Amino acid sequence: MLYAVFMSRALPSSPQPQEPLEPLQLMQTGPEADEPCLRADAARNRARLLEAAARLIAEHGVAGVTMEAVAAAANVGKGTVFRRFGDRTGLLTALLDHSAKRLQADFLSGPPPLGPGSPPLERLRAFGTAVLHRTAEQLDLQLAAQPEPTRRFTHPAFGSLHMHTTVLLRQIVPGADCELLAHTLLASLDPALIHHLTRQRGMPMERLEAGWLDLVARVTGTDRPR
Amino acid sequence: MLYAVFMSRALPSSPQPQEPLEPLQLMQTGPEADEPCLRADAARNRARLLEAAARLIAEHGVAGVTMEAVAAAANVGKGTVFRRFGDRTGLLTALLDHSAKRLQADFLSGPPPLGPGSPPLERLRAFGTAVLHRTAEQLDLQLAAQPEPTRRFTHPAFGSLHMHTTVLLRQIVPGADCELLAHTLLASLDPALIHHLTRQRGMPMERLEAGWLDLVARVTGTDRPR
DNA sequence: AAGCTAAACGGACCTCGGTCCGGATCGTCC
DNA sequence: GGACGATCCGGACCGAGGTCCGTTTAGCTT
Repeated sequence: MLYAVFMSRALPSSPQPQEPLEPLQLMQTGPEADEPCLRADAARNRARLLEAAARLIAEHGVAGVTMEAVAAAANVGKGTVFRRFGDRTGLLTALLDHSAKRLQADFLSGPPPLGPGSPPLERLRAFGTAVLHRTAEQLDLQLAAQPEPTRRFTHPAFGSLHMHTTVLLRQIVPGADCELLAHTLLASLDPALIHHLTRQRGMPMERLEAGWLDLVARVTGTDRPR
Repeated sequence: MLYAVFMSRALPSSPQPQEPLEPLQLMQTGPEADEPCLRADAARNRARLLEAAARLIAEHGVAGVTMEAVAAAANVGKGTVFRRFGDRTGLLTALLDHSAKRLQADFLSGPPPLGPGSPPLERLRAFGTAVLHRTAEQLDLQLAAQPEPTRRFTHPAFGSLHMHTTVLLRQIVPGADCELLAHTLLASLDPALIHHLTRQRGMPMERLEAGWLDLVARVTGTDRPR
């Protein structure tokens, strides 16, 4: 199978100075508006690269995904890989993009309890378990795709999760510092943490799920679901 | 000034396979038991290296701390740096070691409200603010010293913080999954997060502090301090 | 004091991420 | 269809982390 051979906005963003950012803007979620207008050859190469990367992962694991190897496997110059994806993180992220977009669509406009229609508290509960499972499925890739600490939270995909969590929280505990609380909640779903707990400490996923529900209950001051 | 020219256990640990770990054992906190028995020349070089690294940081910032540069500045071979500290993370961690040990001593046996003598809830509150401030002070170094995601939570220094948090939590909310809750609490003190919130989003430290107190209150189901 | 061994040393070497720029291509406009 | 400019391509190049192994040395033993 080959992952996302389309989508993802991650181009060689400029160095991004360390000035305070304005409040997060909502992510564009439209399935279009992506692939702005790549030249034909560029688009073809992009597809080849993603396919090659996916193949390499399947064969040698994430560690085998070397920028040079990917370039070679796609019959493309190394420079091309960087031009297209910016850096290794960008490439790996692009691989996750399909699933990320799907999750986003699910909680923004999918069926309850994840999507609108359920009360916020239930949506929040469902959100956590959904993220938890998605992360567990793609653990290796998620781990490898994690950017350096300085950029972890500026990543658009993260921004989307944070925004959603904040909005839900505001409906449940209007008086609280929901932006901060959202960070706390999301931190407990961090791929690195999940990796540690499940693979290094041997915790079963059920315990993590229960932990999430418990955490939500405590933080929102509500009862745990039966 | 030059940081810790002694202490720190970080040697070229073997690759550490991905098998589940047994429950965290308590950290040794004795000021001795460190520096197991380094040969004279090794000890001398170690000190030189740490001093050189500290100087480089002062002059060119953390980014200027290149393994080769440190080696050169200390009049030592590059191999020696790696032999002593394992990798860059190890070197940077050694630089933080002094302050880490001090914090640890403070909450293990220092005066209240951090140390024993205060009720657990107050100790937990104080613990968070202490960590928060220490991290904020050494942000750049802390950030650079952060190991790759796979090792973030196996690091002894982290283990110590986690253990302490867990123990306090158990006294406050005996019924809960304190091990998991501790992870959540600690995650909200993560250097990367603090960096993001303060430097990229411009939040004042007071807000983070308030956030910690609020979080502790919610998680433990107690009231916020006046 | 001489000898011996485990430990430490040093720097050549390798890999991999990332950059750069001369040259090839696409797509468009006359 | 020809020509022009923006975009893209490719691979040589660089820097930094990390490894390796032949050589040196501290410190104990006899």
